[in-house]
Amino acid sequence: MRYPAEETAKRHELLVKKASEMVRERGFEQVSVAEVMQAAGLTHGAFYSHFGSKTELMGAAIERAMEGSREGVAKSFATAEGRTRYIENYLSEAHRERVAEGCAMAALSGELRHEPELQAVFARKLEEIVAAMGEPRAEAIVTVATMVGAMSLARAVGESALSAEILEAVKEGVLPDGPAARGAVPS
Amino acid sequence: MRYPAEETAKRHELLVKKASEMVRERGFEQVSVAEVMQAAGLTHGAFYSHFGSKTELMGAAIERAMEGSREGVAKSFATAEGRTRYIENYLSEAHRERVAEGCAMAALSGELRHEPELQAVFARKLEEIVAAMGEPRAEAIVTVATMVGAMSLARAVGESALSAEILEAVKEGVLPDGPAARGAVPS
DNA sequence: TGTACATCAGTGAACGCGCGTTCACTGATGTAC
DNA sequence: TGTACATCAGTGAACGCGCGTTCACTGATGTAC
Repeated sequence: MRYPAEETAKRHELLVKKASEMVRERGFEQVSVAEVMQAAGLTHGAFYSHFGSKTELMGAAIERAMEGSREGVAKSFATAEGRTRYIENYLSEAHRERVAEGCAMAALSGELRHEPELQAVFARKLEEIVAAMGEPRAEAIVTVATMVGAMSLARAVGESALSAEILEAVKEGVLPDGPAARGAVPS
Repeated sequence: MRYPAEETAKRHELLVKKASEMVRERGFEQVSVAEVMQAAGLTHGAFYSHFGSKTELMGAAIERAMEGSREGVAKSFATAEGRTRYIENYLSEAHRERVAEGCAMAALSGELRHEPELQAVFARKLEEIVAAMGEPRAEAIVTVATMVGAMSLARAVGESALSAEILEAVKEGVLPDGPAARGAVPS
């Protein structure tokens, strides 16, 4: 049967939101169309009334998740204190555990190499995030790479002691009062 | 029929080698047991004469790939020049393209979160690699995280101009003669 | 305002495919005597 | 040294499962008149 346009639009939004959480939590392949539909209270058959393919949904999911990052960065990086607070939160064990609501780059960059159709959205949103971090641009890029790499590794080593050590070391190395900024010379 | 023990051992080694390349190239899920067997000139049915499960093969594949990294790092990081050369090669477009023979951490860390049974091997080998990078340990960890993050992002953005820019920016920022070591202050 | 009808987001069964794993079978190798 | 036999790495068919996608159908909504 036909449904009210407003409710349909709401459900569409819910699908994107659920997908953006589920894809960060479990990855592209491990999220099934049926599960996303179920999370929105629907059956899988209705999926193709909302999206042309699973890939199309994933594109929307990435865009949604990274727009969240862009907003967070834009707000926080306005001041030096905000930047420090943002990085400390980013490199926290809380963020390591909360993958579904966390940074999409840390959650998905490793898989995007295998999803060529999604790389353009990712690149565009990453560009926006880097821009939101301010100048100098090269330094913003290094900071992003370091944070994303640290979180990827901290999550990849499971529950080992190394995980917390990675987060701590990178926090010290990247923050303004860390050894790098104090003039330590790389070996 | 029964086969000479020596040839069987050789084929077992070949399976691990092929798997270590294929898994870096395509990821855990996209490599099938049948394909690995085929790459070694066998049919899929013989797989369970060599490994107890696909996961077991993948564990051996990770260990093999990361042992390669450990050896490379141990050799190169003995001197400051070797370290610089290693990092320059690591952050090159050539390495970005040659995933199968490249760094296993960059290729696989993003997926390991979904493979809890493989995290222990990964953690152990990462520990060895960090140790091979020398002191100070915290700095070695930051360097690994930065390089891995840079390569993950450079590969995730596909063929965009941003890809080369990421590699270049991180090269400048991480190498001894880069701006970071020249005393630039993070914004 | 009322009426006839086209629309389209839903449902649930079905399709086709690839995958990890199992299994009966083969026959040269390696070993016990 | 010969011989009988157990071993086990192979083959190829089969199983069971989950997945993305398709499809016939439903019926309240929204629209044209």
